[in-house]
Amino acid sequence: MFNRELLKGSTSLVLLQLLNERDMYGYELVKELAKRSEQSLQVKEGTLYPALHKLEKQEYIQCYWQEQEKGPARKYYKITDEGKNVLLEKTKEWQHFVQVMNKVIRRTENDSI
Amino acid sequence: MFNRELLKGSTSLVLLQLLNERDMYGYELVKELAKRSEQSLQVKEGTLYPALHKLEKQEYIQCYWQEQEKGPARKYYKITDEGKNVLLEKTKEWQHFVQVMNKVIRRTENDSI
DNA sequence: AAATATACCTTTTAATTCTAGGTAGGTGAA
DNA sequence: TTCACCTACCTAGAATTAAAAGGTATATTT
Repeated sequence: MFNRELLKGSTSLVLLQLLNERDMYGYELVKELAKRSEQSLQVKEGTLYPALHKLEKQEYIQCYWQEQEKGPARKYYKITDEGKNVLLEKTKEWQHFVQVMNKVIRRTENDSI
Repeated sequence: MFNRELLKGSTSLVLLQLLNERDMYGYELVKELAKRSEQSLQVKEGTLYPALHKLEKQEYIQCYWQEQEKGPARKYYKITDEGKNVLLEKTKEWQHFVQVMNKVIRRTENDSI
């Protein structure tokens, strides 16, 4: 539980989704998620960087360095075509999962499906 | 991620919800979830029994044995008042989590919240 | 008599996340 | 100018969790 793949996929689902909007660097992803999610999705750096490296190894994302006029250089990540396909699949899985959870959770009268 | 508490809580959320409907025994919970969830929430026995024991230790559920005319005796579980409170909290957390996920996932145009 | 189904359980393995660090460059205030 | 802080990257280890894989026992069915 829950569908092991789905669980495993949840961090990567979020990361792929964000990178599908635009290229971002690690530190930015952390801040962006914290901002957007009101703590519910907050990914810590110790979670994020290994997760990014795994996605990179799977070739769902690619990275490139970008020097900054101010501050340290940034390692930007970009979603690949394969990454986009995976994102689609994972999004469907997520939606199905939510449907099922809601069936189980919101039940009050009827007892079998 | 996800909100560590939420992740941890997801199995117990489902179990508490089922036991809030009626008293059930372990084997029944496994079968019931498999039936209801179309495989998405299928909890395996190796997951279920430890989870039940933990909930019992936390005093969110209580158990009692019931001899059967046919077949092995069953250990029924019943949700406690404390368990019902926890269930309410966890349900709210889950709903909040889904909202936030949907904000992140369903985004296509607007880019900041 | 053997296979199957019910019903309970635990140990080990695998995966994931967090904690708690570490490095380094740049900025701003005292 | 020195010290604190922020940006930005990273990893090792601990903790948690679920699943896999096994085990026990009773009852039914073939």
